[in-house]
Amino acid sequence: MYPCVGQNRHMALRQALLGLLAGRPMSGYELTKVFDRSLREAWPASHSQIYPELARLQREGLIERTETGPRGRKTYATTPAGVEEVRRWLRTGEPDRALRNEAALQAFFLWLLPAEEARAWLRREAAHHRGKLAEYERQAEVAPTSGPARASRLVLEWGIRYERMLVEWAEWAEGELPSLRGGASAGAGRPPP
Amino acid sequence: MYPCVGQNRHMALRQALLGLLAGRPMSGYELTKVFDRSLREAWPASHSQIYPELARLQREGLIERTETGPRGRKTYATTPAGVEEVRRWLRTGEPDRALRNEAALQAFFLWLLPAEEARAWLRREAAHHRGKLAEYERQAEVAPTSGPARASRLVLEWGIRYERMLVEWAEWAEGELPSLRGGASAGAGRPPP
DNA sequence: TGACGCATGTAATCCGTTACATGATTAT
DNA sequence: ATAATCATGTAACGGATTACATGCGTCA
Repeated sequence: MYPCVGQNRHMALRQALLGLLAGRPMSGYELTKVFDRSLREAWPASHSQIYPELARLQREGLIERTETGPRGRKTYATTPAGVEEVRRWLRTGEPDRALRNEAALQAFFLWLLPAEEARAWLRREAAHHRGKLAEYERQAEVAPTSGPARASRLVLEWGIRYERMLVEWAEWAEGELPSLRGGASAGAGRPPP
Repeated sequence: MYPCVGQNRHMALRQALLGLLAGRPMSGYELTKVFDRSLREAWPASHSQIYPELARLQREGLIERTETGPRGRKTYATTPAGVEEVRRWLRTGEPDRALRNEAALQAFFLWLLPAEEARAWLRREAAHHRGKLAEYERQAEVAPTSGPARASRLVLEWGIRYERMLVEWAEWAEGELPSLRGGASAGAGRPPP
């Protein structure tokens, strides 16, 4: 009857918070900073999302308050149920792999620009990802070589390969540009001015 | 005073619709199918989003009705202002590059699983992307080699390189797994059961 | 004493998904 | 007849962003 009763399908924010707190107890403020420093590229989240979610997690018994610091600072830690919930999430079926990629979308419509501007777009793209790549490579140099924190190195490597791939793609695509305005094959549409 | 007056910042859906209609006039129903076939991997959209947006675009004079088909079918085409709007979008600054990647997020917390299960996770990941890769490579074989429709080949190549990258990453990460439970470096946190 | 960083929250809004709802045409 | 497909919409809900709002502690 009810295909999707009560439970939401997404909620990755909860598990991310639980996962971070499984590492060590933290306050909402600290979590916000960790999100912004380490998880921003994989799952951005701001304090206005984090604070209410922490309250919910506490109400559901997945985390608990440990101590109260100076200016109303509240430190949280995972309960055993909380850690179990992250594990359940990691074990259960496929993660949501839907992407929303504005740059790829723009590439799809590059044929609407005159060749000169399409080339400029690809060069901007390559430059951006070259910058990112350099940044990640610098981070990789100082990353720990073992222990749990090493998991973040796995994700960093993901980022490095991703950026490198995009630099190479943009360079390849620039070479392909001439074929875009070649013969009048399917799709048609007026050529750019 | 008002940092973000009235206007929305995102709205990539509008430009995607305009871009597709710049190729050839289509109905909402056709657009829905094209989205699902060609753009799903870059920018998913369902008919319940598309129909209202088409109405808005028409009200704003960026598209216009051309003909009315059999069962109330409404065909739209871009106006010159509409095409100009896509070009503006392509030319103006950086696309929004924020990603939301649940798989990468999970990788970040792999250390919470016993080694056996972490390995299983990486193998599932590799298998999934191997499947995608094969699918895209099949599509690439029949893709047109020139003309505007070739732009979709650029994006397909993006997909191919992306999936290949992820297969290789997962295989590499499997080799790195032992170092995850190595020394007790920063981050700490109890080891998995 | 005033600026900055720490620290926590709420409200308004927007985007996207899921579900609800309806009707016309074509093929079997 | 009736099922499938074509075809267009609206409503409810949830997640995420932006902006609003407040107060404590420390250091120059």
